[in-house]
Amino acid sequence: MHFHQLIKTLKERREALQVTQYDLAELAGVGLRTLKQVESGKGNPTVITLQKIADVLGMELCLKVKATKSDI
Amino acid sequence: MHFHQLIKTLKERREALQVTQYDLAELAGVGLRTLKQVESGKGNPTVITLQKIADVLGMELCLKVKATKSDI
DNA sequence: ACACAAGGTGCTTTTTAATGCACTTTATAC
DNA sequence: GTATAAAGTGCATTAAAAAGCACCTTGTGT
Repeated sequence: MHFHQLIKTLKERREALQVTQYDLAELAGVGLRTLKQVESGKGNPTVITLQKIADVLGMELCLKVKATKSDI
Repeated sequence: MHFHQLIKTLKERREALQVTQYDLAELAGVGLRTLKQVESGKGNPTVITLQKIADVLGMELCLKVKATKSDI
């Protein structure tokens, strides 16, 4: 999952849950400016920042072995 | 997947592939000091740093909906 | 005991993420 | 058109990640 896709997933999830950036930032304990920056694709957040956000959205970061061409 | 578990997974994967920290850092294009810090659990890497490392190890970051108690 | 390789750590500098504030943009509703 | 809400952006400050360097620790082999 590329960086841009991760961000898109978070943003779509927030919108699906109908939470505003303001509320999500409050709930996640990150600055509103930071969340805005992340969602607009301008940033390179730390893992902890990303996890705080994902957590509130009921999601989590994971690592998996990449699919190879032979898997397709 | 908690932060500590993410790191552990990366470290185990590196060891399974029998790659040294030095080589991994070179291949991933991150500083050796940074990789050491991450693997020893002292850091809070940026997503891009984590992805560079995971990529070389044939892994990728992903986001998934958290399991709930009712799933267990 | 010694040499070597790999991993971990303290110190430092440079870069950049995190943050707040104020402003703009955009869409929606009156 | 204008108020309101939500999202995006420029600027400045603070905190912390990224990085290199030198050194310590640990394990392995001779």
